[in-house]
Amino acid sequence: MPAEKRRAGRPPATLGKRDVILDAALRCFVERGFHGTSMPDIAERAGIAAGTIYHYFPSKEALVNTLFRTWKAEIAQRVFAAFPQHAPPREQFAIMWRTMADFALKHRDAFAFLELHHHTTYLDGESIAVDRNLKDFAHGIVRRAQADGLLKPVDPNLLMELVFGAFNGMMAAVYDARITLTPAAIAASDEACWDMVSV
Amino acid sequence: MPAEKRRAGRPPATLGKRDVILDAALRCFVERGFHGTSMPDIAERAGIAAGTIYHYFPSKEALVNTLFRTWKAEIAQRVFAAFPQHAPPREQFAIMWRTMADFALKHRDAFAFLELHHHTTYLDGESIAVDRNLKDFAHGIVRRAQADGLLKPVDPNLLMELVFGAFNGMMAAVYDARITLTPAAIAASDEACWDMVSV
Amino acid sequence: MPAEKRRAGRPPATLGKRDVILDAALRCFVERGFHGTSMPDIAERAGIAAGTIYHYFPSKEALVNTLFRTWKAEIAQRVFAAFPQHAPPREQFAIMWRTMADFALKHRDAFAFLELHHHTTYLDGESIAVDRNLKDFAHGIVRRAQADGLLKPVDPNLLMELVFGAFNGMMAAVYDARITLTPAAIAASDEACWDMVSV
Amino acid sequence: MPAEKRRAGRPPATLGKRDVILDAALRCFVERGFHGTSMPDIAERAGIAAGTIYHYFPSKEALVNTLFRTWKAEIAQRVFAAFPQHAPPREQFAIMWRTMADFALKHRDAFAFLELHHHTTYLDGESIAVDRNLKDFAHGIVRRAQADGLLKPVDPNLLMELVFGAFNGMMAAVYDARITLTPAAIAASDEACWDMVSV
DNA sequence: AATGAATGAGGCTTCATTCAT
DNA sequence: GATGAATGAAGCCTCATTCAT
Repeated sequence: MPAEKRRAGRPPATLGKRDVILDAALRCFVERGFHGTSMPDIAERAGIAAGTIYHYFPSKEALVNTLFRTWKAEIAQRVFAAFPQHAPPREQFAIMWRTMADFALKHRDAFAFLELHHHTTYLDGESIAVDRNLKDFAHGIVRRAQADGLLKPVDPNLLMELVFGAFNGMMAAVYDARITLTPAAIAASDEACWDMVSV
Repeated sequence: MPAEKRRAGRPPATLGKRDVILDAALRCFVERGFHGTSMPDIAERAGIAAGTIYHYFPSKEALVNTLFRTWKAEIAQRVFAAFPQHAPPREQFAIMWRTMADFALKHRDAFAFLELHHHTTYLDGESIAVDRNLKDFAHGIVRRAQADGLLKPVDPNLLMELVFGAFNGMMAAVYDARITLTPAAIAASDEACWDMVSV
Repeated sequence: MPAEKRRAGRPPATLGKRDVILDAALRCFVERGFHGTSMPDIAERAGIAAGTIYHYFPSKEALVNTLFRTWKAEIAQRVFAAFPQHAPPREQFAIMWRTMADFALKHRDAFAFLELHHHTTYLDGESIAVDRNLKDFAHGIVRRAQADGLLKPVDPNLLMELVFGAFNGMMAAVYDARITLTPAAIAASDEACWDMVSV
Repeated sequence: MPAEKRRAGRPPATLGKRDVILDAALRCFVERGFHGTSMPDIAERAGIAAGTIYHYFPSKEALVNTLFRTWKAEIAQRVFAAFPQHAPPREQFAIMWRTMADFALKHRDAFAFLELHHHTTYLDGESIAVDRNLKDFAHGIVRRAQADGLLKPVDPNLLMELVFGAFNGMMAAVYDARITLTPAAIAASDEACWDMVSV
């Protein structure tokens, strides 16, 4: 859940019920996917009755979409907030990489849900629009760095997809315990990905 | 479907019914996922009755697992077959990259199914074992190239996950029409990923 | 709602909440029937919370039964009050016909609810008893008029059912806008129905 | 069920399953209304599993609409078939009255379902169109008889609604056992209703 | 008195699977 | 082998009703 929704220092038991539902749903969706998760599954994990979910969300689809949008906005905001507008591109890249890694380690379920699942069947138009935010932002940065001759002169979209793909692949391996994301590993992956895109 | 599954003597124009089912299932699973696909969905796409599927596969789970193993084996075999055992690492990498891209372009559904979906809920032990094949193979290559001082001296798994992640991200973008995989783009992505892992 | 149900001392401009509920329920039941109407439906139409209904009625069934009895009593009382005990039968009939038409035009929902719906599933014994009132009254009149040789000498129940059926059919058509009930039409239908039962 | 759907002399046990469902649904709807009847209710009465209904009807609504249209068409056809095109109006009326009474006695549930319930919430456009048939037919007859000076010179719709209303009221009383429809009663009601509309 | 969150049973419908033909 | 009718469990969602505030 985005931090501002919880009061700092509160035990999770006193989360608003809406957030409890979102949390439970997130964990279920990550484990079994949208279609593999039933509303009773979510209710059980949230410790409430199945009918209660419908006081907060009109449907299962509305629930996933809320989840998707909330967390997409959250991660985008973190990257935007941390981004050093006037630093050199190499540093910008490093900050972005670390910010994303921080997020993906702190909110494993959220990141796995957002990036490691196919959502096409049930996401609505607005959710898809929200998804563009981060990529449009990255796209602009790539173009400018290319203009400065720092990045490889190829389709900026290709560079972006390679970088985000590498990041996602790395995180998937972390979640499956095939690798461990030590600070050294973060530094190494940052370095490797910069080498991938820079000239 | 890999050709060797057809019974000899059958006219090749008519795929065996078993393969028709596997094809139909593959397309359904890619579009809507395992849990989002019903047996009647598959039957309809295959142009047969729902009950007929059970003459070839004992259950829906057996069907996905067969699909997964068949295609995993297929892609692994292609990479193994194309791999130039005695060429220099840079060329080995390039060949592997192109072989995978060829496959992923030719068998979009199969690749999307294998790499872009979460299978954890329904894959059985044997399928998971098959999945290791390609990665173990790559792991060995990475270790040897590192010993030669050609690759970055970091966790070989990390390098592998970054490379495969980048590849998957690229292909996902291709399937979503965010980029086009021209020969030039293949060459550029090959180059970029080699830069990512090499010293 | 019949006026006598309001508590004295309440400003007449604001219907008592009990009556607001009865009104809202009446309209819902007419539109969608008892089983097709939910308590939240009623609450929404009444502009109150769903729980509030239970301060005035112990259950949905109690609510319909109250509605039924209240309005059945109301219409019966109007007919009784208007009935000219010592006028000739033809005039008695005309008065009754007009009184019923007045009521059915003024309280469309109430009349439609009472006569145009099947209540058998949820009406309790007392409500069914109330229903007999008007029919018993009419039955007595028919018998006396038959004894005077004014009405056809057939089963008095048959005559009654024909007359009330014709009236209900006419009103159903009015509510569906298939006919308009002008004073002339009321006179014509009165005349026709008298011709139906008289010798 | 319309007669032509059953083979003569066959025990009802061999009715097609589709007809078994329609029969069961008819009885349920008559007793408890559309919204008061659940699909499991219908299935139980039909002696089948709930899911089986969906092999024959795509939804509960489709089921009622089929029921409505089938029976409306059936009764209309009977009246049309029996109607003596060239007989004098008085005889035409008598035939129609008897034909309807025959039908309503033989197919109590069907008649009660068609005429004694409010269907507005769930009937689709086509069903409503089918409903017009009989009434349009009657309307034409009324107009012609009025032109001949045989019927009261008032709104033909009013006359029709009175007659059909009287008929429905009579049948409702029959079904509730408040009256018995002997041949004498049929004759008497025919006579009474003719007196209602004729000059 | 009034609210509306909460419940859990039940309604409509879908689905994996079986089996008689 | 092939079919598709049949099943009944399970899924999404609604609803009458209760109860803490």
